[in-house]
Amino acid sequence: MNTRTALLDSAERAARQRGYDGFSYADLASDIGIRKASIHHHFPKKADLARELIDRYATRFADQLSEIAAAEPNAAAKLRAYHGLYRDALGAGTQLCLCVAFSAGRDSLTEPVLDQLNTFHARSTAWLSLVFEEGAVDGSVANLTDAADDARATLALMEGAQLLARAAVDLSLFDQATAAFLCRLSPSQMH
Amino acid sequence: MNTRTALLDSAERAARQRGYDGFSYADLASDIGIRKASIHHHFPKKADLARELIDRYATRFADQLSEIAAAEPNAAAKLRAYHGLYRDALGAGTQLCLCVAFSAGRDSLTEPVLDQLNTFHARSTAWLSLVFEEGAVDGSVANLTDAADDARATLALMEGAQLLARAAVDLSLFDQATAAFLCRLSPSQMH
DNA sequence: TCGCAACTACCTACTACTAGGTAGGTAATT
DNA sequence: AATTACCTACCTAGTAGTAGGTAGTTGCGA
Repeated sequence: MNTRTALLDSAERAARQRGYDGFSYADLASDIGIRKASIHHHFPKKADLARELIDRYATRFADQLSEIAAAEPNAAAKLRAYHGLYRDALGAGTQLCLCVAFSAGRDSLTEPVLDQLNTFHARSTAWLSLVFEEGAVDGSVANLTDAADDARATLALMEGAQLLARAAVDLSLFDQATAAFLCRLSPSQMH
Repeated sequence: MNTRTALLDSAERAARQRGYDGFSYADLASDIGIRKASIHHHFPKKADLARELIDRYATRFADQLSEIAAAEPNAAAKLRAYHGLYRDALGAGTQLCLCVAFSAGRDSLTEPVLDQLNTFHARSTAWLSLVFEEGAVDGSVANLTDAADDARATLALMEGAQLLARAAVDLSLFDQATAAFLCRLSPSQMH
């Protein structure tokens, strides 16, 4: 792993724990073991770092959604896996999804970062809409309304549940907040 | 209105827009028109300010919940009013509920502030549980599961919907994210 | 294969500014 | 007289960023 990737990893951890305004180049320098000024070689401005952080996070998340779409047999299984992505992203309640962490401090972000943040949300919503449409056909999801509304509600629920768990550093709050959602999903089929 | 209250108002606006790490005593001094050092007379440390902010916010919110409980005839009406509190708190998508704004930067908060933040969430959840129990009796809310689960899911949905709307500064995202939730509520009775 | 120019990835040193906070002072108020 | 609510002046620490330097690496022509 090279220094540039190590810096991105360190920055992601810091941002997901404390938000964009809650970490500094000094934090990353200390974590990685290089001088603060050296970071500017890789990322001339902090906004450049933020842009690359969210670009790679969105790409990785899109890949994960594609894997779920390919691997899971029905809408319920896809939604359960989607839920799992958000639950795993929490760690033990010690960090948030990068986009949740960035959203609260959005006034500190540059236009390209905000564009990518909103694109992330739009793409998540679009993916979820397709899944809920599939659920309307395969019957594996209960209490469906409009697919786009269900999609946005699900995204909001995941982000909100993360915030509750993060506030108390208690993963079980995420589980409780999303228990009713999981109840809507048909159990996985035995094979 | 005295200076102390003006400072709390200014700090609340700033914190709800940019989070705890995103504003400073200098911002408040500039807004109110006193010197930065003068703020320390009212709030010796920034953490003291945060504590008073969240205390008064929680008190005000609890009062609002009591008013809703007293004024609304059934669970659906109470939930619609609750939804309205979160929607109104957004402004035009320019700010968040204080507890949402504080949650993302929770590592910067002191223990008393965190305790109050988590108490806020617990009290909201308890109030919502009672409302969902009422809904199970009066039949005004559809698709009920466990009252405590429904309560936490609702709180998460409101906080998450706020984040989505805040990220894009677009109130309609809040409305879309909560549309399915509102569909579960019986229409208000005509009198 | 070698020498060398260009480049990379760091370094030290520094700038300008911001942040939270303290100390001592003063005019107005109680 | 004591207290309050501000003030100026200043402190330490932190922040993002720049400039110039250097050792190591790379690529290429001879």
